[in-house]
Amino acid sequence: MQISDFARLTGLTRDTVRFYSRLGLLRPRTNGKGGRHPYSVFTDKDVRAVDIIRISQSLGMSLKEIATLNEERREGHLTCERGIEVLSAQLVRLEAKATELEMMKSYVRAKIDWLTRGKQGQQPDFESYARGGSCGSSCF
Amino acid sequence: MQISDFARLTGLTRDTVRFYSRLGLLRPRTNGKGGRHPYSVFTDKDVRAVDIIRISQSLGMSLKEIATLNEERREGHLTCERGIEVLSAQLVRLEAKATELEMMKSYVRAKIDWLTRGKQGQQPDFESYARGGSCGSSCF
DNA sequence: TGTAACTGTGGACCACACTCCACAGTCAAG
DNA sequence: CTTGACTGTGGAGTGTGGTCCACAGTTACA
Repeated sequence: MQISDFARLTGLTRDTVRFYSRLGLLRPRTNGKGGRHPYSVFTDKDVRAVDIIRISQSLGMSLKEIATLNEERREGHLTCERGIEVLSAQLVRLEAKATELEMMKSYVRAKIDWLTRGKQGQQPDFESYARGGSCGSSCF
Repeated sequence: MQISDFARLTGLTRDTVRFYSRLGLLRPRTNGKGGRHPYSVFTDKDVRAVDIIRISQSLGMSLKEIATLNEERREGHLTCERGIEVLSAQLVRLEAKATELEMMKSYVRAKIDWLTRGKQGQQPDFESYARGGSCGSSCF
C-alpha cells in the first residue's frame, strides 16, 4: 500500500510516516512508480512495526533508541547470539519498567485505600513502595 | 534545605529544579532569606515528589500531565471522593501501561526463545501478543 | 567590612518529535 | 491529453524538556 493508506491504517500523518522513514524506523520499499522520487510502499509488517513503535515510545524510549534496537535486531538476525543478547538487554529494561509500574500501582492503590477508609492510619508514603522497604502499621 | 542541597540530593540540576518549580511540579516554600527574590526551600517531601516525577516520566507521562495530576491530587485532598476519583483514573492508566508492558515482555521473551531454539517453528509475531489473539503452533 | 559562596531572573540555546507548507513531479481516469 | 488526486523534497515552525549564561542581589564567615 502507498503512504496515504498506510497513514490511515496506522493513524499516523503522512508527514510522520515520512519522518519515521527518514529515521530508519520504517523501511518502505518502492514499486516502480514515482520516477525520480520513488513512491514508498508499506506492508502489514510495517503496520505492526508502528504498533511496536507506539508502545515502546509510551514506555519512554526515544525514536533513536527504537531505531537502534530495530537495527540491531535486523543485524542480530545474522548472528543469533547477538540477537539474543540485544533482546535480553531489552527484556531487562522492560522488567525494570514493570517494577517501577508495580511500585506506582501499589502506591496509588494504597492511597485510594487510605482515602476510602476515611484517612485512617498513616498516609501512604511513596518511599515504602519505592525501595521495597518495610511499612509501618499496615504490615503483618 | 536550599536549592543546591536539594539538587544534589535528587540528582537534578539547579536549573531543572527551578524549571520544575515554574511548572508547578515542585512547590518550594520560602524562608525569610533572599530579599526581593526569595530563596526556595525544599523538604524531604519534595525529594519524594521528584522520585514520583521521574517514574511517571519514565512511564511516558509529560510534565504537564504530572503537574495536573499533582494539582488535582492536592485539590482532591479537600474532597475525598474527588481524590479517589482522580487516583482511580490514574490507576486505570497505570494498568493499561502494565498490560502494554506485559505484551512487550511476552513478545521479546518469545523472540528470545525462538532464537535460542535455533529458529524452529514460526517466528513470533507481535500481533499474537498485542491483541491477546490465539497463537498458532505454540499453544496447548 | 570585605569577599566568596550562594541565590533568583531573564533570555538564549539545544535536541527531540513532530507538523505545516509551497513546490514540483507522477499517476490514473475520463 | 487534460485534470485532479497522489507523491516526495526541502525548509520553516511548534511544543516539550531541559541546559547554559551573564547579571545582580543576598548571605555567611573571617
